[in-house]
Amino acid sequence: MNVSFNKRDPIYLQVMQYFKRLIVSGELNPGSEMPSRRQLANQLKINPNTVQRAYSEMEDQRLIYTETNRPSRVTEDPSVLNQLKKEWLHHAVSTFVAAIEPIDIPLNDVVHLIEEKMHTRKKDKQ
Amino acid sequence: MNVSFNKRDPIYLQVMQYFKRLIVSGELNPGSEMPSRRQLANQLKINPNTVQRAYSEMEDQRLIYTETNRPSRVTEDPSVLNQLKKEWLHHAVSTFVAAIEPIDIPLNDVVHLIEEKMHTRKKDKQ
DNA sequence: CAATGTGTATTAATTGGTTAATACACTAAG
DNA sequence: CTTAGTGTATTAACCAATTAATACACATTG
Repeated sequence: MNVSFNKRDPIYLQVMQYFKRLIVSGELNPGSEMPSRRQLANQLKINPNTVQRAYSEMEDQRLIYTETNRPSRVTEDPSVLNQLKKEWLHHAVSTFVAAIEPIDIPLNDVVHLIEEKMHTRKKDKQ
Repeated sequence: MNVSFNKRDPIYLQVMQYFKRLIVSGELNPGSEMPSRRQLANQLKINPNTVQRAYSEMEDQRLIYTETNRPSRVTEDPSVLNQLKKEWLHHAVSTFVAAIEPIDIPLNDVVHLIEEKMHTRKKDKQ
């Protein structure tokens, strides 16, 4: 569990983002158990209700589901998972294009910067 | 003046972002006058102190400067302008790479999505 | 059947951003 | 020289979103 919160965004959104990332990356498999609300709250030193808020919204979005008195689980519905990936990617692309639009730079140079950054991140991970 | 605020981020940050974009794009030239605090506040229907907060931070970052009892002006310092563009670009690239990293997709496909999005945005502008 | 661990619900408190009210110093214009 | 328009500074109040405190319902287990 490797989360660092920024102070700007609401914690419950950052928690959601954290799990969404694990799901789109496949690090968290469909059907696998989520940490219990209280357990996660303890680990992250945050309030259980904040976790509940995050989980509750993820449940609204069908990313997780809950059976009575059991820890929530990651959805096994392929359409939900595909939709998540699709939206994740589109959001990233839209944001990026909107950001570089005002800058006068050839696309090739941009691609080069992306490749560069990908490589340095790969290295940093090792 | 074409600003639409979201409710999530602080207004003063959105005002800063708005002007930064105008500066990196060259729509706002070095040395040109900024709207006066009170005038901008009136236009945007926000409090003059909120504008002051935005301007004050931009001044800290040397993006604008102010002479006594004159409206602030956009910096004419090339190093500040270059630095702004550089940081703007790097931030965009870093954010983007971090976002797509967890998704299993070839770089070529990503580039294609970017091109696509750029074209649709170009069309939408017309 | 008591204890513990789930999820859930309700209400209260906190907090940061924003707004607001004033005031001051200075300059240019009428 | 008065007026209006700059930027700047200080203090208090407001408000909505977020976080926190607490309690409830249920199920499993020893």
